[in-house]
Amino acid sequence: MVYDHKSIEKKWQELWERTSAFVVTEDTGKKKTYLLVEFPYPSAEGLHVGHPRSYTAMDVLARKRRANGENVLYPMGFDAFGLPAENYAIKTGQHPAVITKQNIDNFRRQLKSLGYSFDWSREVVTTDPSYYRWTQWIFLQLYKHNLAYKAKAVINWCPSCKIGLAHEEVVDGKCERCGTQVEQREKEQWMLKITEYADRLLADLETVDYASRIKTQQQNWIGKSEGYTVNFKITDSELKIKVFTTRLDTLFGGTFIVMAPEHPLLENLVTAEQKIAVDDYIGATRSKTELERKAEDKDKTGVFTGSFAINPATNEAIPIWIADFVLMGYGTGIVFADAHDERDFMFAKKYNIPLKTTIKPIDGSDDTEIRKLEICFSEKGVLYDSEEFSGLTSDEAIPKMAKKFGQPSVQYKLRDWVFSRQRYWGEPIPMVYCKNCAATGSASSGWVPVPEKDLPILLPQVEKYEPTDTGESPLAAMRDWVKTTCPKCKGEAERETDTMPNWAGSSWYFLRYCDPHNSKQLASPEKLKYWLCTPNSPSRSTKCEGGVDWYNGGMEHTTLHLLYSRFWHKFLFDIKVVPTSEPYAKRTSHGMVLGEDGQKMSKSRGNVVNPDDVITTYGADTIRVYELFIGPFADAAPWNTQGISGVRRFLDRVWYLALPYENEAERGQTSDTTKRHVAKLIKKVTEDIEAFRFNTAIAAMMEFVNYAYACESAKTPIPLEALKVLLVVLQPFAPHLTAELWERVSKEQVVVWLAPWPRYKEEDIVEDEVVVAVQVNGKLRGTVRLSIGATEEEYIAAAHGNENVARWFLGKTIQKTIVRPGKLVNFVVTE
RNA sequence: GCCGCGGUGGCGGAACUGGUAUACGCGCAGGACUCAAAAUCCUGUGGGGGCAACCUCGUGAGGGUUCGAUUCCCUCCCGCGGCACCA
Repeated sequence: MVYDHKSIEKKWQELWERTSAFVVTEDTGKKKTYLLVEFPYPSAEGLHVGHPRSYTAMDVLARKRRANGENVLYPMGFDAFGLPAENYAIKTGQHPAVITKQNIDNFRRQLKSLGYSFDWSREVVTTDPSYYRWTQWIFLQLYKHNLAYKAKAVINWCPSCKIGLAHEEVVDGKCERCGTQVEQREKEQWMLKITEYADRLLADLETVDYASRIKTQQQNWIGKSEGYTVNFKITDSELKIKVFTTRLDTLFGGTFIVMAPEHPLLENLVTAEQKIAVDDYIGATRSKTELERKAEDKDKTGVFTGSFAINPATNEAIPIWIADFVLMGYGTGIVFADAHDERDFMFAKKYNIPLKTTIKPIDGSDDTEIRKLEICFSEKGVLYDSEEFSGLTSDEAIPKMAKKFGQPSVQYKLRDWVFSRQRYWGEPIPMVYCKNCAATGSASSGWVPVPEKDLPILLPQVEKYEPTDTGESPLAAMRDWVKTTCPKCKGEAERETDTMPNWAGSSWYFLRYCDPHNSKQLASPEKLKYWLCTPNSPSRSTKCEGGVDWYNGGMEHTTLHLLYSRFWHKFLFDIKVVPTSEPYAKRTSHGMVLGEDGQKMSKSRGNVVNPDDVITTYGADTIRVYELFIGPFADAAPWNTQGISGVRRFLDRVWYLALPYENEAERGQTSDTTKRHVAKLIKKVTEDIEAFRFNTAIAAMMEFVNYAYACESAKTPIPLEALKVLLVVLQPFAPHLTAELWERVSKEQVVVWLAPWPRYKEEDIVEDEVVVAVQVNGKLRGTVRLSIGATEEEYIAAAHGNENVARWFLGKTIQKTIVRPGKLVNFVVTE
């Protein structure tokens, strides 16, 4: 009887569907576990073979934890707002909602064909009005708490997508999505004050269990820097300027000031005779792209303002320059410059600005080249020519100088989140602009939030989805929709026509899974508490005491989705909507599945593998096991067709091994060796699943099957009990195959996915005899068998008894003997 | 430039707190079955030497610590990922 994966998989998938096998409720009698994978964007191409890697891994954990008696929530949904559906709509004239529905149906079919134990009754779709109603509601709360504001800002504009991008969506000066070089445009945008949460987003990384590379990336992105601000007076003026520095110790060497070309104070500082030169320079800077500005690493440009400032340390007048290497968006947009910074040094050399060194190396090494200004010394060291601070080290001097010259200041690289998108297929931003209220001052900005009872603001049906070059959303053309009454003064008002970025819906979807059909709230506090809070932990402490238990997703979302959703969650915690301060207690990332050629899969390379084809040929269980066996979970791995047939061979061997005997009495009895193999199998698979080491868990199962086959050929087949253990531990990986075999051989009422996870005794693993390595001078010269309780003397005697070992003693003296029980004996010999 | 991760057979990769390097899988070679092939099963498989027992070299390179190093330390080379004119 052959292993017919098609009929077996169909049979069990239908049963799971019919019986709602994996639907969960809030059962307080059980330990809860909330496992989460990033929900997919339902593209027209269908599932990528990369998706099953993450989903299967978490499904294995979910099935294992369930077998272990835990109440497991493992939900799935779709993140369906976004550009591809809209672009496809433009091309075909179909409504994005129609396209999205088709794609979701296809994705759902594919996911079900892989046998995942998702609770499908909790499916959420971000484009569903009953869902985005709450996305809009969260926006209103952010607005109420002054965390959403509209401001004119220079933003990154993608001329191809015709959309403004968040800082996080620009990679190497290019659009993250399409790779087109971005332009700088000034535009009114809704912004979210994520910077207000910078410190907590950074500090609370200590309270969560994230893979270290994820933490590091978030830390880098937030980019906290502790330093000081220093005030400089302007000569012949009442004006003062403020600079930020982390190197206050170099203040005595500060011989000029540099300001960002965009700095608003410039108009007060540029002298009449310098005005033309400055205007030229600023004009030239504006025409450069961000990429061009960055590329000028070696060739810094700038212009003198004509004004001078007083260095508070030396009381000397120092020139104020403008240069585009100083960024308006960081610090105060002004720096003081000195000989101990590479950029300042280069800039001063180019424009013949005087420099002065005030720091020498701490180790006292020769500093003539530094003093002669031939090279730049930018490290910390020992101060000189710095009045009472001379002789101090940089670290000693900084706090002392701060008392006299500066105020402590913390700066972040993180910038506020640009939240407006000029496209159709996104959540409408629930705000209206009222001229009347702006004039009367009842809403000074003119922006009035839509009342919560009016949510959701539905996307209107439009004729055309085309984005515009002017940066206006297609919604702006829908005059009937745009025209509305002001909720405040009931006068004429206009709706906001920009929509939210696709990161909005995914920032909180895991909360909705807890209570997906709630029409009164985003989710009920009781349900959120059940699924998010670790039992028995004090609630509402500042430390994270819960969240999703384990969240797996792509590395590419570390500075986007992960940071955004932590921000929203912390806000929702502050307004007492959610019970934990962090959304995810644990976060891991999977490695990419590459094409057979080791390259990223892409249509243009022609190396794309379609999961449907693999399922048809080899079966869902085979692709599940293969994707986890392919290599360490966190590493990228190339697809390999021969590797997949190896996995299929393994499952075939399980199939033939576990088919029922005509006469079950012919099976063997449990030997100590079998007992040991079974115990080792349970231990290895149990531990490896929890550590996401699936490749070695599968290897252990293969070894067990090889052992079972060896027993068969020796005419002592392993007993049914051992076989059943194999089926239970293999169940999370190959749920269909094991369900079928279990039904045929187990003689039990309970189905395999409800069978309890097996336990083992540590003593069953220990062998009576151990093989001990015998080394001479650290080199292996033989092995001996010893009983487990052997004394040290017996170890040495046995080692001496080995013929090959004895040969190495001829003409030598044993200086030392090292015995490691159960491991080895090592003789140290000399001539 | 800075930060992080990694470099092990022909290939994907194993190796616990330093203790028999190369588990498991792929590939390859030989054998069984077959008219033959495929599938399946069995055996072998790091390099060099030897009829063999064994010997020797071997985890990117070089050095160090240790009875013993893929594992710890130093220097360097290469690859991957992130950040990057951040004052």
